[in-house]
Amino acid sequence: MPRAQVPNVVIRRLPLYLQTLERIAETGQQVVSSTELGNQIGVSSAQIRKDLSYFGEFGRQGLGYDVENLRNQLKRILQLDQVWHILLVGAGALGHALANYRAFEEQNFAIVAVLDNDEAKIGQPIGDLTVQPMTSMERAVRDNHVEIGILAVPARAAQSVADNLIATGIRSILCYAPITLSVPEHVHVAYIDPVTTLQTMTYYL
Amino acid sequence: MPRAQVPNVVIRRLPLYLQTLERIAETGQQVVSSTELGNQIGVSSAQIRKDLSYFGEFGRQGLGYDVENLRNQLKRILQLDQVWHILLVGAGALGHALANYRAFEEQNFAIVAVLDNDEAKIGQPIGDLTVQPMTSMERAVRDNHVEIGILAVPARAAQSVADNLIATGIRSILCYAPITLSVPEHVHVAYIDPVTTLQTMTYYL
DNA sequence: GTGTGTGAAACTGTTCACAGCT
DNA sequence: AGCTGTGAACAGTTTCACACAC
Repeated sequence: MPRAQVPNVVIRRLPLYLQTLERIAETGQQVVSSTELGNQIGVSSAQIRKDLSYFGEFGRQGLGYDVENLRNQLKRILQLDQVWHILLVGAGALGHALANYRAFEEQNFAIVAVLDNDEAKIGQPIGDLTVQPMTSMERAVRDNHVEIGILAVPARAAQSVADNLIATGIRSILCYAPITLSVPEHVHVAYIDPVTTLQTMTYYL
Repeated sequence: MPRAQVPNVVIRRLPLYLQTLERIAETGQQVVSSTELGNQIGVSSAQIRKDLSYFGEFGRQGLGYDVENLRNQLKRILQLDQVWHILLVGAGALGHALANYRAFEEQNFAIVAVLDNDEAKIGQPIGDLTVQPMTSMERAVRDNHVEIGILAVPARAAQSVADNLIATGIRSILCYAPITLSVPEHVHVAYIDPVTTLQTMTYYL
């Protein structure tokens, strides 16, 4: 069980490999070398080989990697060979964009419920769903086997919503608010905020 | 000029420090220690002191850091003491969410024009602006002194739009499409994609 | 006592370079 | 010849621990 000793950065690169393999597969190409894959992603060939070596030997010396096989292996490693259920909190402009983002379902992520605390939004349609009140959180998580929460709420509300999500048993949170959440050890949080990202880019301008 | 030798990871943490200082400043607190700041962000105090030491000595031994001063220093370091002009490409659901996201202007980022290639969207209002055709790109960049481009277009269009942006002289691109762009050395690209992020989270579930 | 700034040490991650297979 | 898998060398990052200042 290699799990624990795989560096975090390696895990973050695997989805890029997977994405690129899927684009390559669409062209009908069946075999790819670490050099070719690396060139498309901007990563060295050694890095790709080393990263993959944490999980097994997927290539053939002298040839390269079978595109379809490596794609399946990566999906298995990242546990992407199943559907994951997501609860979206926040039905503002961002929530609507997320609820209508087709890439989720294409990649086996299903938003199964949307919550908001704004009376005016509750009951309104969003994507294929209907906005529910925050009080429905626990039931929505339980009934739909939700594993992941997406926070599309204002920064001031994020921590308290996160606390509620964690109380229902959720262990993975994707947070769009520009605030560092304080969570127990066993909960994973990832952050997406364009302002934070832009603030690093201006340094280099 | 310390610039070149400052590690990338350090730059990525500075906006977190800044955000947290701004929240602390709102409470009226005037002095903060590296320990307290670190606790709020989930970073060690040594890391904060080391990071800041790349740029100067901002603290007072035995006391800590003056919140307002450190905030200003960070803004200066990240070049956030000026307004940056952004061109947004893509007026779909995501483009609308971005155009209406108040945090941009609050943090000195101004979206000055929005483009789309869809005839049905051109001329429509978006935020305080009007969607313009892609042919307006060069003029929009020149007339508004645009320094940053945001790509909110489908993956298949992203590379070609990026090429056009770069041709107008833009050197910073924030890309929402799940594809690694191929760009010249001098262009900085940052990526934001929820699916890619979720695909790393499932590994740990 | 409290807390910064910083070299040195420890640790983590990346690249090199080559044996071995096709 | 072309390419993988990998130990070893190298580079980058974080933590430690302490002199110094309040």
